[in-house]
This record gives sequence, C-alpha cells and structure tokens, in this order.
Amino acid sequence: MPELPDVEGFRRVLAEHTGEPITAVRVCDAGVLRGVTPRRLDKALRGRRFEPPRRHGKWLIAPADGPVLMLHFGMTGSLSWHGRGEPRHRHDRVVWSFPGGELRLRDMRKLQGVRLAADEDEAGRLLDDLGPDALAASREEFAASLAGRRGRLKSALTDQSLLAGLGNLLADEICWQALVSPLRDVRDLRDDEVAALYRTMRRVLREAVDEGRVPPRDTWLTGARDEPGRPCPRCGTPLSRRRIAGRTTVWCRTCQPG
DNA sequence: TGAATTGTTAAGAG
DNA sequence: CCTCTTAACAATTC
Repeated sequence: MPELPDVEGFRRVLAEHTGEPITAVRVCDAGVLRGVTPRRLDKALRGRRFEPPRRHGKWLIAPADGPVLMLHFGMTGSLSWHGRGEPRHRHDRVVWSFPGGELRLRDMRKLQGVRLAADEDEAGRLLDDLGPDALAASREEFAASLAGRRGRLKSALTDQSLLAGLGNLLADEICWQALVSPLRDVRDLRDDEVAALYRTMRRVLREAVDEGRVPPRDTWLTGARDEPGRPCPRCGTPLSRRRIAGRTTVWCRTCQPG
C-alpha cells in the first residue's frame, strides 16, 4: 500500500508514542535490515525515546535523541501499535517495545526496510537524491520539477528524485482527475495543464491522507483500475491499460486524450 | 503454471 | 548525461 498517504498514517502512529522509552528492539526477520545488524539496532535505540517523527516522500524519519531511524515500507509494509502479548503476525519483521505496548513493522515482501543513521547529517545524506515532498511542494516547486524534463508524464510524476511521494496509484489517479494523459510528453504540457495537475495533486493527496491510503472509491480511478476492461467512472469508456517502466498504467482515452 | 501486485535499483540500449 | 526497458528483490494470490 505505501505511497505518501499511507506513510503519513504510519507517521501518526509513531507520533502517538514519542516520549516513551524504548525498552527493546526485537528483529524477527533480519531480511528487512539495511546496513545495520539486529544487535546494533537494539543497542542504538534501547533506552532512548523517539522524538516527533517526520516524513519525506515515502520515507518515515524518526530521530531518537541522536541516532535517526529511517523506515521505508516498499509495497507491503506497515507500522502499527499493539498491546503487549498480542499474538505476533507472521509478517512482523521488527518490534519496538515500550512500557505500554509495541510498534511493529509488518512487511510481507521485504522489498525495503529499516536503516539507522548515526545522526541527522547522515539521515540527510540518505535522502539527498529525493525531490521536494509532494505534499509540501509549492506550485512553483512542482512546475520546476517538471521543467526541462523529457519523457512521459507518468514517469516524471513517479520519479522520486523530481518529486517525492507519488507512486503508481497516485500518479494515475492524479492524471485521471486532472484530465491529462499519463502518456503525454512533459515538454508538451501547457501551463494550465501543469497548474491543473498541481491543484489535483493537492486535492487527491489531502483526501488520501485523511484516509491513510488512496481510497478505492467508485468515483475515483483507483476504485475501478483493478479489473481489466472496467469502464471509466466518469464517462464509461473502457479504461486503457499499458505497462510503463514495469508498472501498469491505467487511464481513460476519452477523458485523457493524447 | 504464469502473471500479477501501491517500490526501488542496477544494467544495458538508444 | 538523459530516458527507456527489463530483471531482480520477496511473498502471495488468482
């Protein structure tokens, strides 16, 4: 699930448990650890408290009074709070224990995972290649990210080095709601189309963040994209689909010409 | 069995 | 240097 709205939800989960001391870090599956050992993760965090976490794109950044925990949820990760003794789920990979319960990183596919930066400088370097956060970007920053870019709109919107946070579902949803084809060459976009994309991105992100995911509503593309051949929720034209950069892109050839 | 899945990265082609 | 495509990672479902 994790695109920007999902990660924002995980950030809130963690934010509710800042200030409590971490009593232990248990690694159930080291396959999610990136550049850190179970022992070092536990040693670095045990006894410390998380400070208010922040998010940049799909990264969750959790300073802990020195070291900085960095989480990326890949395609199937989540972070959730559980009472002590709640039976473990088979995909719980790392558990942070607190006096009143525990945070669990659950992730079926283990495509990304957990990093530990020694300090804020190192954390910043890990995020160096990311563009501005999609929710924090101004209209000017958004336009600047697209300016000078060649290639398809879909590729640009999902390129984390241009704009951080949009994934496959969000990019298609934004293009569909903005009435712009994801196949369009970025260089050919008119100013009013770029403006429409920005406004639409803001609205879609706001609503998705409220729900903690891209909502699969009947009136949204996301509610119809799963089964091939479904009609466009807006005009009824059968939805088009095609693989771009290894990801399935869905759009309406009537609403989004070109 | 083959293909699909909301992410990222490397490698090779053009 | 830029952008495109594939494959790989891993687990699961249809």
